[in-house]
Amino acid sequence: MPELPEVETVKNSLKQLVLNEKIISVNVLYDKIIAYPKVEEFKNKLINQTITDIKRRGKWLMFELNDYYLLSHLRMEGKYLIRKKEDPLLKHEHVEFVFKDKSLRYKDTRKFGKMYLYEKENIFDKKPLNELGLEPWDSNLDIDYLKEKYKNKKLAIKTILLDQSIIVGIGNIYADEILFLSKINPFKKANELNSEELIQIIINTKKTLEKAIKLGGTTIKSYESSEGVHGNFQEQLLVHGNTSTCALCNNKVLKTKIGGRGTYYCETCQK
DNA sequence: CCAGCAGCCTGTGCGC
DNA sequence: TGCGCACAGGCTGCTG
Repeated sequence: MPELPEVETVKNSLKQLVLNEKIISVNVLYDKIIAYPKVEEFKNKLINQTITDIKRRGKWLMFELNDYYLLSHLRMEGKYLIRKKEDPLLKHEHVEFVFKDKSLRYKDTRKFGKMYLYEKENIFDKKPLNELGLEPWDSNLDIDYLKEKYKNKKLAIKTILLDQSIIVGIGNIYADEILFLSKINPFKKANELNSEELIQIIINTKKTLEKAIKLGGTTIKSYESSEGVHGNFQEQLLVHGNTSTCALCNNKVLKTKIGGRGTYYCETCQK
């Protein structure tokens, strides 16, 4: 569950579940999830830390602790679950945070997720957060900002929308939706977009992500809906995953590949 | 510096 | 039923 609306939804539900819980012990079963520091140090530092808040920056979850921030990226399939502390770790549960009377499990089938643990000061100046672009609702996100950022980008706008150093939080599904609503062909080079098209991107990015957050995000793989967070935005998707016809012109929605990612668009409506 | 692509992992669904 | 392949909501690191 990886794009911004899903992470926002996870953040809000985790807040209800683990705020003010103190970590008693930590188990790591797959070391590569822990990007920094080394696993032993990661575990030791977390002991006796209380979760005082949970925030989000782009697709990163930020667990605020007494002395640290635990940063967690879900990548393709990461999710958090609450279980009884005495329950054995199930398949694909790679990291466990044990509290007084429950445990928080990080489950990630493909093991792509990453965690960082840093001292709280200057957290935004370090490793994963320091190169992130603007949040979709940042008042600095305007035409001039995009013009400057897109100036030398000759890649397809579809690819550029996924670039987290420009606007954070857009992933493969929402990129397709944003371009459809903006009536922009996903193959169009970013540096060739005109002002009107840039306005449309800004408006529709906000609109799409806001609506998705309201609906609890998008849940695509039905087999995963039994546990974790289940959103309803998938019912609102206009092009992504659409194997039939365009809602506007009734021509067939095309599926192609851009920058290695599956891309859906309407040739007629998106110029 | 850039664009393109393999790699990281596991599971599912499809065609044969 | 079994096998091989393409594909999956993300991102990094290597290549030319």
